[in-house]
Amino acid sequence: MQTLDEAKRRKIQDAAEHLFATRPYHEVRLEDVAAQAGVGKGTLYTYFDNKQCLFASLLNDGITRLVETLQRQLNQAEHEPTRTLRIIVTALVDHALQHPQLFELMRFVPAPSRTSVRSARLQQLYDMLEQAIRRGVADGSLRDPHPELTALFIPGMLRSVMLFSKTLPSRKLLIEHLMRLITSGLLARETDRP
Amino acid sequence: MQTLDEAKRRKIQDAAEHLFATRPYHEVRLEDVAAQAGVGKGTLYTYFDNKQCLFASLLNDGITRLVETLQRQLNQAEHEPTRTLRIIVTALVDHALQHPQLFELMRFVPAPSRTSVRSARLQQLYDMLEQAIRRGVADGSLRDPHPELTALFIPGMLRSVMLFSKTLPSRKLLIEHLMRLITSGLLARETDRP
Amino acid sequence: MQTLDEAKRRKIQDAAEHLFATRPYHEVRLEDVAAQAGVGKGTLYTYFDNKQCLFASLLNDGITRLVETLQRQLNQAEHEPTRTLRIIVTALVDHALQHPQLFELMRFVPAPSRTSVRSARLQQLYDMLEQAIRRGVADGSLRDPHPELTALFIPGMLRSVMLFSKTLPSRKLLIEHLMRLITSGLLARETDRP
Amino acid sequence: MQTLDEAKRRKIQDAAEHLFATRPYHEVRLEDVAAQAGVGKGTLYTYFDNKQCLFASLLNDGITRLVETLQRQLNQAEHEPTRTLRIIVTALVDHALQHPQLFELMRFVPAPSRTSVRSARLQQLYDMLEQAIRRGVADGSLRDPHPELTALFIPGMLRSVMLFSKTLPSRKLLIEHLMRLITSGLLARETDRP
DNA sequence: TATGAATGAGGTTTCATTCAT
DNA sequence: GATGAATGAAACCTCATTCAT
Repeated sequence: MQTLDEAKRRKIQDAAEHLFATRPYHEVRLEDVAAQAGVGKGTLYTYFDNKQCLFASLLNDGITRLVETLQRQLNQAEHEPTRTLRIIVTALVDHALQHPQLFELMRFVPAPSRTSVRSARLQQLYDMLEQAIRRGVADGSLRDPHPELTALFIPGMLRSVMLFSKTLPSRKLLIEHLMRLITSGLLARETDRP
Repeated sequence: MQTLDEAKRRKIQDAAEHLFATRPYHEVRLEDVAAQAGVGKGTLYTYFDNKQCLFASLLNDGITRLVETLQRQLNQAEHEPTRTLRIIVTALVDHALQHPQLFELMRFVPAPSRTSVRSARLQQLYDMLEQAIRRGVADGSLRDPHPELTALFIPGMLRSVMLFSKTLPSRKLLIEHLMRLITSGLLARETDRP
Repeated sequence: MQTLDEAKRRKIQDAAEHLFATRPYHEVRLEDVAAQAGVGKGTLYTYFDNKQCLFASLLNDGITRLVETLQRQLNQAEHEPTRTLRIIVTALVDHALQHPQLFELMRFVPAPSRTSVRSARLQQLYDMLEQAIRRGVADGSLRDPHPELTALFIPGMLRSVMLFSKTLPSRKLLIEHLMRLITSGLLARETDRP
Repeated sequence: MQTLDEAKRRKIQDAAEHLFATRPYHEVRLEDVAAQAGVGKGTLYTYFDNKQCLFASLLNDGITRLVETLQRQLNQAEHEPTRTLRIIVTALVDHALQHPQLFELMRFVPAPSRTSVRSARLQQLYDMLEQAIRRGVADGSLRDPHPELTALFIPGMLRSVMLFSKTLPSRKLLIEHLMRLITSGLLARETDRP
């Protein structure tokens, strides 16, 4: 067979994801990954060129799935910009909660691959956010002189919570609070007052 | 020389900060730090217990300086909550720009010390933010059902920019955009329209 | 190669025995052991947990072989106590001469493992000596109020010679002189005199 | 003053003796010796050329004191050979019991100095034993075809007990048992029997 | 003379990667 | 394709010794 055993590839990735999320990149030994995956050490090299590539595959595959899911959702119909933002934020939160290790993983992306990883998939995510905001600015529903900065802000806020919050907030609360800050900020409005 | 030389300690820290910011933790060799600092390899161990502690000292000292500066500023006078937030954000941005490596450094904080570092000093920073927001909520100028989450968001946004922005925005723009999102969000208000 | 190679293990031990006998524990570099054994430095760690364990294995294996040989010999037939002592002394001398490094090695046994090494195997040797003497005392052929002390004395005498004698005596002379002192002491007897 | 502070020299030696007896040569750090002696690290080098010499001084001084004491005792009067042996054995046992670390120390004599240490003082001790035996052989009171071997045996027996005996025997018992083996061996004699 | 900060050679050990089976 | 024994570069850290004060 040309394509190696896809199930074994996943088994290796799962083992690696678990381990890389548990301890920093350099403290994860390929020997442990192999053991946890139930394969020989050498087998890893049949499926991945080296440690770095195995690691990168985890991030890439995760982000790829997220981005593809999002693209499917957003392409189904044209949404209002705010609605689009909510869809993206919801997907981000869901993805983060399903892969709580993800941000932990990204902490340890070794420098060289970081750039390449980002350019590949992450950029698409930032672009989606930026485009949604730009559409809102265009139709007058949003105001934002620097949508490219705001696009960076949003995953950053989520990341802070995933990494540094002592007790993870619920999915709903997380989404609502992100959307609240993104849309309305903190200032009390006149209309809020009696 | 009879007493530990504080200037030499700084020289070592400066060399380490430079190196740790350039490449990930495990790719920085203490030998290089020593060489760059112009001291012997063993001298590092006179000033820092081990590699991890040297690294931690960079983060701790940096955050400590930031927090202390902030406390001095804020204790001078009582400010409106929004003004307090701006002072903190300004200090954060200034600190980030003066130590562009700082967030890069934190990326590689090995797990064990991360917690301790945070609890020690970082927590004070989060607390300052949270208290400012709570004061605003109390006096009616701000609305925020979860100030502790918002306090996490703010440094997260800054971090995203410092790490992932291709071209660093100017100090002023960064501060203004952060404050804009924090206070007003993105929604265009009625009063904004003609 | 799929299974640990027992021959290679021996090759490593032989190299180590040679080196450890040549210079004290801390002056033997594992790098040299590997070179002399014709294996890579890391290979040592496939066969032995660390330097200490490699070293301990030399002593343990040596003493184990000696004790097992002795047990085989003594179990073949019931001997008179004096004959048993001679068999043990002969085996000790032969072993010492075949492994002239052995006592040299024991000089440097790091403290912690010394105890354990002794309790494990060495104790069996002391016990054999002590039991032989006790049997002689019981059957009236020997007199000894403290066989446990005498059992300690015998290897001690051999050791002195192996370590401190400028010119090693012959096997036969060594055995005879040990047995002479053990059985008869130095006093001239009446019957010796004309 | 030409001669450095002799009391300080002793303080250093006492500290070193304690430490060297506790753990093997290479695990004793000069820093610890200095600390225990209550002096600076550099001071050690005022009194001893280097670690090796400090260590050697402990053995040399100890053996020198023993040998000098013995020479004084033996020169007072002419003794029968057996009496001379008893005097030496007694002195050896006393010295061993007063410096229980001594044999422990010798275990770790680094190879190079061992020879030199021995030639210097230890040889005198062996010579005393050997001469006493030779005198006994000459006057017909002792029989020993190899007094030089027997001279090696005697300290070896004592050493075994000091190092390997689980419970140290009393001074008297140790002396008596050594003398018993040396003089009479283990064989029951006809005259022993009723 | 006394000190202890500074030094750096050298030791042990780890682990990504290779390759014979 | 799968395995795991073998490899060796490279890292951290120790500690005897020096020397400026």
